[in-house]
Amino acid sequence: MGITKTEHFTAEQNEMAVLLKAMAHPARIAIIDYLLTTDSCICNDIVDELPLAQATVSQHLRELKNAGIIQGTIDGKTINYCIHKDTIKKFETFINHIFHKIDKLEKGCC
Amino acid sequence: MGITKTEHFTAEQNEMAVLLKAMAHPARIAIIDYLLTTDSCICNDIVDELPLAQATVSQHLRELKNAGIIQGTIDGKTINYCIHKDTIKKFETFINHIFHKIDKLEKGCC
DNA sequence: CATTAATATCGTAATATTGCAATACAATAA
DNA sequence: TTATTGTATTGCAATATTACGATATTAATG
Repeated sequence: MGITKTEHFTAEQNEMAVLLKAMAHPARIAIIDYLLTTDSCICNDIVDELPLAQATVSQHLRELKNAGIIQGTIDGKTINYCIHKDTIKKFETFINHIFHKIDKLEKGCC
Repeated sequence: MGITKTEHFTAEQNEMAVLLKAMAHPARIAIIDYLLTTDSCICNDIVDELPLAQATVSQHLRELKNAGIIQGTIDGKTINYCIHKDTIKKFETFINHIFHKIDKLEKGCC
């Protein structure tokens, strides 16, 4: 099929899946890396940094924006993109949650 | 195309993309959740917990295993699956890295 | 107004993912 | 041996993703 049965999972599970999926591409990780190392929030200078066509980069930016991972502010004919901190915080919470549980188990088969 | 141009990205970016992708599905998050709440590492009891057919669950387990997120130990005719802690630790490092950089920026457009 | 620059969108081709039924396989039980 | 149970694999249909050229669009600039 190719269609995920989201109805059967919890809202949290689905929400995290969306966030993870949005980051699950090397180009999108590279974009995040770039936004984090560049002082100013950058627009399509990113196109020059990535080995991808402008249309493709624009698509990746849209996906990151849709997931709430980045934000864009229009500034004349450029757009300033930057990390949306709150969303990244959700990752932190998720990972911390997992780690907290791992520390409470620690017997396992492995 | 549908084919990611991995050659052009760093090993780190590709590695994280693979890990994120492996978790980027509500069923796989549910599996992880389940493995973390069940004391013993569980086999296909997971099939009863998820709204998916056995074949589909097996597929998801394989993807998690391929990415190194879970491990399986054969025990008679059952298989004991459990979280592979080291891999989860990579997530922690990744997220921490991002957060560290975010704290050093904090001017942005947003 | 015409041009240019930055970005988005559309259409399309190639490929990947999701899900399942059917089937295979391996280990134990009868 | 035969049956049963737990799990993996195969094959296929439906859908999603990735990438890009071509083409908008929008705002500044001449």
